[in-house]
Amino acid sequence: MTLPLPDRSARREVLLDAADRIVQRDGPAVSMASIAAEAGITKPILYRHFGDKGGLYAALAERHTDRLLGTLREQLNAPGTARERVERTVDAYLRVIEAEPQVYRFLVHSGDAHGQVLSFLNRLSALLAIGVAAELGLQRGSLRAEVWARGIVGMVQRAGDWWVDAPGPTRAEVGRELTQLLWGAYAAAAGAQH
Amino acid sequence: MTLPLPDRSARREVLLDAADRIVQRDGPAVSMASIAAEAGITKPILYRHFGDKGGLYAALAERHTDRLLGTLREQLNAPGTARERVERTVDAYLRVIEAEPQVYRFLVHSGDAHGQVLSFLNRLSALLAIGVAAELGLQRGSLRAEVWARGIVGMVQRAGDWWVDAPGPTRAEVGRELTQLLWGAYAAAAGAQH
DNA sequence: CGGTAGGTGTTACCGCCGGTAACAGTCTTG
DNA sequence: CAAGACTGTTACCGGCGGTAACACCTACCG
Repeated sequence: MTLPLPDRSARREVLLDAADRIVQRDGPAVSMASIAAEAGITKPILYRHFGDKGGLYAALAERHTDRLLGTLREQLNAPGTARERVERTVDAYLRVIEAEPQVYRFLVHSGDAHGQVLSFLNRLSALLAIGVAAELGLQRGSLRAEVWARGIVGMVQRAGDWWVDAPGPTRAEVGRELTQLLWGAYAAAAGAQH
Repeated sequence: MTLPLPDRSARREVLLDAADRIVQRDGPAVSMASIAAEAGITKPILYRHFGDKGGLYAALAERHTDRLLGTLREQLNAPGTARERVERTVDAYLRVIEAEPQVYRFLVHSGDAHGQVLSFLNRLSALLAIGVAAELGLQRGSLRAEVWARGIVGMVQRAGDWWVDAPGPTRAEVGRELTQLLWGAYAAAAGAQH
């Protein structure tokens, strides 16, 4: 029972690359057949690798969300004042939107990747909840930290969703407004802390 | 050219009722045929009324979002201090989630209704942008008002999405945390305004 | 060397869904 | 009583996700 695992996972990456390309070209709604064609193979191979369409979309989404999560974790744990970290984290998020709007739209608007995106948002929120709790001196798992983390994530996400289709403002402008909004809340909480 | 508009729109409501029933029974992913069956008719009639599946889902989502938007607008324009209005608006939103979680999940998780939900979020954000601009003395359409409105909406929405599937906290608890987060940001902005 | 077993690839198909054309009954109107 | 408009049906199309069945290559083993 020799499992050719190594080159199987390499192949997976190649297939995901192709899927990525076609998503960037044709938008969020892509058929399995077109992905297969782009990869130069046929459908059953895709299904052997990913099980079903949900599996492929999950793998595709996971790849992007993992990278994004890594970037954001870096910024959250970077040295500097709290305000600088907030600023840089927000900017990093907006940067990704700006660099790959099609990918971002795919993640947000594709019904099939929705589950994976929710998982990403939850992981990010969990990260943030720890940071918030630490910064405000709350115990881990406290309701305030949980709700605030979700709220902050949703705030930046929704603003980003809007910005990706709003032609006017620059990244720096949007980032500044978001940071100020966020920081205001943060400062108020820290001040009212006791 | 007699247009039988009155009973046509009445019919529409009946059909939407049926669609609503079947969505609540079978979850967010429903076929046109099953909706037609539930309504006791056949597919072409549905299509004559709603054009395509997107049209039906839009009408269905619009019905709920319009009601919700009306409720929130009421609370936003209610008498009282700004803080009270924030508190009551947040609570009204959470109340709807609590009362009809299945409808809420349909709106959030159904890929087909996504467009309508985005439209709702945008209309709500527009409302809020006006309020924010007025409260902070910004001119209408200013970037800050736009971004903040989106951010605030996203914040409450995401926290609500989390809460609808989190068994623990009560509505009052979540509402209190959200209000405090929101109000902190608000107060900081108003203070730093001048 | 030949046969046989397993992994890789393909073609060709199924069932379901969204959407529509074409036809049949009914009710009004001249 | 015809003519037309409206409401309803059946029966179909194209495309999609998903799969069964078959063809190929390669390697191991008598």
